Amino acid sequence: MSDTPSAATRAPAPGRAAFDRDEQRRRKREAVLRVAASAFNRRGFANTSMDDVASVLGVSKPTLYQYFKSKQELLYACHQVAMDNGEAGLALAAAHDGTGLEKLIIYLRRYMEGIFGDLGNCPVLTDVDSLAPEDRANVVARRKRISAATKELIALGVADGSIGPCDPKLASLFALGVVNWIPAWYRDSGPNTPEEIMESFAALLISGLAAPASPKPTRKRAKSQA
Amino acid sequence: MSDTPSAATRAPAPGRAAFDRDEQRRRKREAVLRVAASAFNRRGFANTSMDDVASVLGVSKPTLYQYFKSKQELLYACHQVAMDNGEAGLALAAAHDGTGLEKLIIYLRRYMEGIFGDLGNCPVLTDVDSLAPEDRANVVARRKRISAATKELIALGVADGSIGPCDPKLASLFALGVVNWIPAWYRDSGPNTPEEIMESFAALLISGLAAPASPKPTRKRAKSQA
DNA sequence: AGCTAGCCTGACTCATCAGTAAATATAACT
DNA sequence: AGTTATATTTACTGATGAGTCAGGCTAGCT
Repeated sequence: MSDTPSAATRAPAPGRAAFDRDEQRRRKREAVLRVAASAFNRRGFANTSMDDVASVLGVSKPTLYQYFKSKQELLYACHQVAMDNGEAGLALAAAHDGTGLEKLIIYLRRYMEGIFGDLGNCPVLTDVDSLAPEDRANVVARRKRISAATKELIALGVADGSIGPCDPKLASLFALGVVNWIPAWYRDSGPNTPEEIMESFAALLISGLAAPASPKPTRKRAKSQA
Repeated sequence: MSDTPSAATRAPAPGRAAFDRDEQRRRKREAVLRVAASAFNRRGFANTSMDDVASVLGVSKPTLYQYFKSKQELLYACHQVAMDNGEAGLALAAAHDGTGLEKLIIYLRRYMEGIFGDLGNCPVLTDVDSLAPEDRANVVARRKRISAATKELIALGVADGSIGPCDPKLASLFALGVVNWIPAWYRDSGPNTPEEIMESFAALLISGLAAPASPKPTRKRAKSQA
């Protein structure tokens, strides 16, 4: 990694150099997180050793500890990214002026985008038990809030008539299940793009599987629209 | 060795004793599996030691090895139970004479029942990587078949008009996601019964979240499509 | 009683990692 | 050049946990 910084590190202020260093450090930290998250996702947290992560990055294990103080902190960072995505979606939904159903879909789309992103796809999500106790409490509380907000969004939709009568709690678990399970099967190399998946899932969430109208429509017209 | 040919033809006593022993053994094996599955589900496979399982049962670790040759075999058994449930559901669906949508719901209900049962709720499902290589191949292949059958069921429904136009592959992942995520949040002590959950989820799968007809619910009559 | 066979246990072995210490390389600035 | 701060490595430690072994207990048979 002979990163030639000759471009910007000429005569200028020592401040610049310090900035570059910080920037480098930030990038490296993110690289570690990205690789670790990916490995955790594929093989599971417990099945991934720090040596594994290090070897993918082409460095030695102690280097990782330069950027994360422990393996658990790495896991915690994964959780934070996922929760950030959830909260970002909620913020987007709150900002949108529309029905509860619209808000819900906006939220879930944003959340899914996060999941499809390199960093966000954490089946590690399930692995709350591997966190340090204090981190776990933190994560559980934050996820509870996100989950409650999802429920509220649905309750709102039921109230404004955009969502049919249902138990908002169960409906939120339904919706989040669909989304949270994505990392369990999605592969970059798969046949469907994230956009296709988000589109299909949003449609299925909204309208379900049942055919729109007639019970036995023999005439099958090619509907080229979703 | 010592295959007593007199077992069944002689006095009743020896046969009975042997039977009782086998029966005992079977029950104990099942108890081990149940406890292990429960522990794996709550704390994760890797976070559960054989000593943990043993102590819950009030026996010592080597005893477990009397019934399962390794921890991985225990995990494999969990997977098998889950897959048995899936296949049982598929068989039920195949036996039912109705639309593709009906078959799909019958299948998923049965599958969910398995998940709610003591033994079947395996978030361990995700942990394919902790299996022995040969077991893993087996599990992956079998799950692929189940997954393909689910897709076929949906394709059938699309063909017979009971299911709206959609990509059967994505729709199956959608449906299985909802179901497979259940173990991640369901607790016996929770407010909802398995029946309520199955009912709600089946309804949501079929009709989605959107309110049935008009934005202002007047009367749900024939829906005209634009 | 005495023998046999299966079941169970305490006390090990051995491998795998998370995390650390000390030494070495690299860059940044004077 | 020398000096300092940072980055990275090799080589360890210590803990945890899967799986084993040799002996002991108990139930059933003769």
